[in-house]
Amino acid sequence: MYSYKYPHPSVTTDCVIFGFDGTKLQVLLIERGIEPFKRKWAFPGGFVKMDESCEDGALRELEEETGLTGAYIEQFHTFSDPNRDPRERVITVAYYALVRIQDVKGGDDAAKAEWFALEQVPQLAFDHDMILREALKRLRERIHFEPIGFELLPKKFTLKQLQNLYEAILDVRFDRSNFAKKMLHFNILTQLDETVWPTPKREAYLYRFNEESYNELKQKGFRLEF
Amino acid sequence: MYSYKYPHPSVTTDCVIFGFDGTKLQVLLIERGIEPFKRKWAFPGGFVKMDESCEDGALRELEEETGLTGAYIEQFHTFSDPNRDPRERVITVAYYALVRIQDVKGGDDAAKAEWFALEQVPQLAFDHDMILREALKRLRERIHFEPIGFELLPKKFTLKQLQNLYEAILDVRFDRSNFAKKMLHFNILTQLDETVWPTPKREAYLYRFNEESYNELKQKGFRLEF
DNA sequence: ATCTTCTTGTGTAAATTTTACTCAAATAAT
DNA sequence: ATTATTTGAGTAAAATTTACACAAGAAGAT
Repeated sequence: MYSYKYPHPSVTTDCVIFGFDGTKLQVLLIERGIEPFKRKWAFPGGFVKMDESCEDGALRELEEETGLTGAYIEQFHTFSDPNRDPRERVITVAYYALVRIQDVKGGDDAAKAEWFALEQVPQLAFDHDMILREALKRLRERIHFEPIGFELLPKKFTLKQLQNLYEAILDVRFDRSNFAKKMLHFNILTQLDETVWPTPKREAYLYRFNEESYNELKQKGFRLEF
Repeated sequence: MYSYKYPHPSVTTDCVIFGFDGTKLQVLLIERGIEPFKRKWAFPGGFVKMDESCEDGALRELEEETGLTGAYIEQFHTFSDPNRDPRERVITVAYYALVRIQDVKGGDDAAKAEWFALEQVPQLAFDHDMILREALKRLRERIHFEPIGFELLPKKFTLKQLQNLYEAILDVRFDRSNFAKKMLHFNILTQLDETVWPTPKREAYLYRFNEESYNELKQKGFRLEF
């Protein structure tokens, strides 16, 4: 038993896990096994331990759920409506993670986990609908300033894949030629000698993201935008 | 006494209050009267009550400290290092506020409060140095997308004042002519028939921020950037 | 009153970037 | 071989950004 002179809220983390299947942006949801919101879908999350930061807590939950360690995560908002959890006062620090779907093995948890395309996401438990909206908003903002999209793609990718990713996240269309020109102009992509296989028609070059060039560029301040 | 099966952290809010004196960006600091960090400067803040959201808590603290109600605040990060407070586990949800210095009357609190220009800010209590860095980072990002700078200026202002504000926040220089052109091009400023008085030389038109036009513009998506 | 100096409003030409295309090469399917 | 589709490369026009120039309004000096 732990006693305090004043009441304390519980603090949890929730993690919106984004993945990209080549066409659409996906999120990983867990089906709740207990009340409240039993059988509703929700984001993985859990209590923050007393000796870990929220970020460590979110990474721990992410590993438990996907088996991934050291994934890219970003804190985007803390949700604190006094009634957001019907049982007790729970403040949740929300993160989003960008992972490669193909790297995700099922987690330790017995809980049922499933990928949903954004448009397929059902009504969620608690205030998780709002959490998703905010996560998306932040992801869309961030992708203008930092090349975080690469966390969602395979290590080697074609310009078309990259364009598909941007179009899916931002929900816009780009001219193929102009997109390539702009992307290559930042000099953070390295063209490889390989081409993709199997190929639909003409084979396309593969590229990889060049972190060194990016760090140089970052010093000078830039905008990765469209 | 409040007892829990598991230990709970304390949750507080801290508020970085930004003001603009016409030349430099300022922050409002409080001198701590008690240990730890007695006599060190820190941001105003306090415990979140069980029946209020963090945002309400931050607004309450802000009013207690400055007398301002309904000021512009934005949550920017939650700091949760297990050792950030030497006494006990405290997680703090950090906000920044944009206020008009001239509107700030001393708060109810007996605590000593003082404005500091950014370069004059002394070493702060707890992890508040980091909190300030992050607040600035977020403010600089945000000002590219939303015209939040107007919260720092008087209701009526000249283009020069606006330019000074942008230059102070972003720490850059703009060409006077190009700045005016770009700003006016957004159509979110309304030129008034008045001019500023007293004036150093030729008198400049006063403008006010036009929220209606802004909301229209916002629908279409835009970028307020340089 | 006149001259000088400083600030503001307005304009403009050159440089750069964005946009909307075209065209040929590579490859799979027929 | 022919056709359809995708990729790589390029280009002219439009739009925007950048770096200035110039005149008008007002204060201070003479």
